[in-house]
Amino acid sequence: MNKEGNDASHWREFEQNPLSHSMAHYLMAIDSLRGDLGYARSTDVAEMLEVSRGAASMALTQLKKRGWVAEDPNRFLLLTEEGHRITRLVEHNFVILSKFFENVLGVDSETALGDACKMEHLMSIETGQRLLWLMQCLLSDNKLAAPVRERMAECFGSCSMKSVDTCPICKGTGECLIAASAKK
Amino acid sequence: MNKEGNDASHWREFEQNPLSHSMAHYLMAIDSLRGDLGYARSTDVAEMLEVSRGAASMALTQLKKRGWVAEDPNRFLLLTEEGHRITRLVEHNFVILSKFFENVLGVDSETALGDACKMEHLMSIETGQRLLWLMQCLLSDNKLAAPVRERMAECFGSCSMKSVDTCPICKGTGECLIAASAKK
DNA sequence: AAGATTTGTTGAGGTCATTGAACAAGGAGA
DNA sequence: TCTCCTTGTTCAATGACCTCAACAAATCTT
Repeated sequence: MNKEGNDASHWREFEQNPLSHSMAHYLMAIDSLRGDLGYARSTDVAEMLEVSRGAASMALTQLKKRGWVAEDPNRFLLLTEEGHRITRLVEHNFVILSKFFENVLGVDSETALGDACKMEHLMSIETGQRLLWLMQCLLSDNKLAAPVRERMAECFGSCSMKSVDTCPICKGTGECLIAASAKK
Repeated sequence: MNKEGNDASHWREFEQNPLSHSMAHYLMAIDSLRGDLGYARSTDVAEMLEVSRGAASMALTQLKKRGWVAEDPNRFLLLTEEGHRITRLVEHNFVILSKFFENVLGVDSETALGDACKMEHLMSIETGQRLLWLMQCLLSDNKLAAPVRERMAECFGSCSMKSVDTCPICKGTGECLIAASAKK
């Protein structure tokens, strides 16, 4: 089936993502600690993320080298301007994704938060922006959202398409994804 | 801001995802090669993914140990039943995500494919299923989709909410995500 | 059959991210 | 001052990836 995802072209971009999942969480931990306690030390970060002090120390060294983390005059951890920009981006992506999953799609809360946490650092700015626009329509205007919600309920496990080849979703895959998903 | 993504609770689930990004692509390469050539050998997989033969050999050994890959009587690579189930799941997630990004959100094609490729192995079955339902409403029924599309265009960079605290999206974050996203 | 190429495995070595243990500095209290 | 605890760093190991190079075995070619 889909060639795009399979041939070599792009799959390695995952490893080269500017920010790894773990680095994203080190950054967010600093942000969160400074908000909650007013300061963040290496040990606090380690404790919050439940990693060893050694791991936190080495990760933070990396983040300082990349210019995303610095120390204030009291040697407390600080996000640089760029560090803060990146952190906010990931945090926003988390909110966007988790609310979309939970409030628009109606996904179970645990699952929604888990999925969002895994994907937050991987979603591009463009996609995040547009997802936000979609959510704004669907969550702020009930005249628009209500029929979508109703219609979604009708789709559960059934597809109205006559043929796989004319379906805008399944065309090219050789099978009806709705039918396949009903079996999972 | 959002505690859910920051405290230790769940962030390590990323590493423990049943399937890594690279393993997902080894599985999909086998599936794709068997579809295209009728068979798949270790070297073909290496070539398709643009990794060394050594890397492919070791990855495939792993996948055989986990029971997702086997060899047919001619020593060609084969997905087991479970391997095939997992592979189809990831392939479907790729189609769902990329079409959603491109056709519903209107994201640039390159970006949509890139984002989908990075997230395909991380989206849960439940979320994928519901996203598919949403797409079905929006792509198959133009009476429903057209006003959403129109309304989305109006949202570009502007939020109609009076206060951040009453916005179903931004509540709890302390800032308007639409406004923040306009600056990115 | 003999030589050349293809295929698959293995080993050494690098990166990233983790652990646990050892250790140096600094601060707090008796 | 002299301990004791906290903090932060570093070191050896592990595990999941990757590369490149060496090699054995199978499969062409001539």
